[in-house]
Amino acid sequence: MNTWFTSCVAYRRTPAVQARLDAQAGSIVRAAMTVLSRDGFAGLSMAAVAAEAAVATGTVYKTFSGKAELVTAVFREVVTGEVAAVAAAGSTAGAGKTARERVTAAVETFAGRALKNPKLAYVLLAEPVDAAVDAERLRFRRAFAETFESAIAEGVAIGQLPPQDPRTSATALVGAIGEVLVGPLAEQLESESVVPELVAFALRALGVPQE
Amino acid sequence: MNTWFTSCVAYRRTPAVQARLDAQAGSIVRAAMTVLSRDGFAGLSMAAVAAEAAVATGTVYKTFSGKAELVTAVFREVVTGEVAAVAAAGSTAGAGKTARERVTAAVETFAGRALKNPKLAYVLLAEPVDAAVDAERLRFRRAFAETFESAIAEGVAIGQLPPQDPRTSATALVGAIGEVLVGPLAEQLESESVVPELVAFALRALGVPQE
DNA sequence: GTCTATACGTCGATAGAC
DNA sequence: GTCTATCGACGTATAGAC
Repeated sequence: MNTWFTSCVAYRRTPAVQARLDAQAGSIVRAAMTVLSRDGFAGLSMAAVAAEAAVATGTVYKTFSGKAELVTAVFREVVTGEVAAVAAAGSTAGAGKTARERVTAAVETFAGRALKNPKLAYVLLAEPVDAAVDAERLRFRRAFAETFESAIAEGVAIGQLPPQDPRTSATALVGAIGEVLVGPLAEQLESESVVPELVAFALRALGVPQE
Repeated sequence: MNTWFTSCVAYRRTPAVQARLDAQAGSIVRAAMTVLSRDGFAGLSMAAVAAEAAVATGTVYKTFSGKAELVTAVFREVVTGEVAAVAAAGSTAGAGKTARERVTAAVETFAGRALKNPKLAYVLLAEPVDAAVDAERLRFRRAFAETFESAIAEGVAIGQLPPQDPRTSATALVGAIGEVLVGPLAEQLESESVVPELVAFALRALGVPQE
C-alpha cells in the first residue's frame, strides 16, 4: 500500500536526466524558431515543431503546457537575441563614438537584421495572430525602446543631441522603424534604399548635427 | 405548408422599409462605437451592442452576419473619421501655410484626438485582440500614412523640406506617433508634455527648418 | 447550413532509466 | 523490479469550403 509512496520518494531525477531534459527543451525551442522563420505563425503547429525537433507531439507537452506557452517562449527567445544585437551595436562600449555613429549603427543593425530574415521579422512585428502574441509584441517594443533610451539620454547629457525627452524619442524611433519595415517585410521585397532612408530619418529625428 | 414560400415571394422590400433598415444599421454601428469607446474590445459583446442600440440581439444579426463583421464595420467607421480629421488639419486647403504649420497641425490633431478619447485610441492602435483586428489595423495605419505622404511630397517639391522618400517618412511618422501614444493611452494618463514632444520630434524628423 | 479537414491536447502502451 | 519518459494514435473542437 505504501509502496508507491516510498518508491516515489526513492526515485530522484538524476543530473544526467535533468541535463537531457533541459537539452530537449532547448532543442524544441530551436526547432520552433526554425519553423517560425520558415513558415510564420501560420505554420507553427505543435506537429510541425515536434517533427522539426524529431520528437513525438506528446513530448512537447512535457516541457510546455500548451501551444500558448511554447509560442511565448519562442517569441521571448528570439526577441532577447534581437535586442541584444541592437544594444551591442548602439552600445557606449566603443567609447569615442559620436552620436551619429551610434545611431547609425543601431538603426542599421535593427533594420539590417530584419531584412536578412524577413519572415521572422514580419512575424515579430506585425503578422496578425492573436491577443497573446499582441501582448508579447508590446513588451518586445518596449524592450527595444529601452535600449535606445539610455543612448539618447547620454547623447543629450553630453550635448551631442538637442534637448528632448529620451523616453519619447526612443519610443517614437522604435515605432518608426517597425512601421517602415512592415511593408517591405510583408511583400518580401528587400528594397535597397529603405535602410539609408531610415537612418537619415532617425538622424534628423534625434537632431544629430548634419555631417 | 406553402404559406411561408408564397408570402416570401410576394413580399417586396419597399423603399421605406429599406430606409428604416439602413437607419437601424447606422444606429447599431453607432451603438457599437459607444460601447467600444467605453469598454474596449473586451466589452464589445453582441449583447452589449444590442442593449446600447435598444434592439434585440437577434436584430443585430439581421445586419451583421457575426461579431467579426460588426467589429470590422465599426473599426472602419471610426478610422475613416479619424483619417479625415487629420487629413483636414494637415490639408493644403489653407494655402499659404508653411510646412511647419501643417505638420504641427496634423500631429496635434492626431495625438490630441487620441488623448481626448484614450480608450478608443488604445483600441484602435494597440489593444490585443485577434488576427482580424490586427489585419484591419495594418490598413488603418496605411490610410494614415497616405494622408501624410502627399503633404510631405509637396513639401519636398517646393523645397520646404529636404530631399527624402515621402512614403518612408510618412510611414515612419505614423509608426512613431502611434507607438508613443500607446504608453499614455494604456495607462490612461494624459501626460501633458507628450504632444509638444511629439510635434518637435516630427518637425526634426521631416527636416522642417528651425523656427 | 453542412461537411470536411486540420490541429490541439490526451491517453494507454512500451521501452528504458534508476 | 518499479517508475517514468517517450511515442504515436485518437477524440474533439473549430475553421473553412462547397
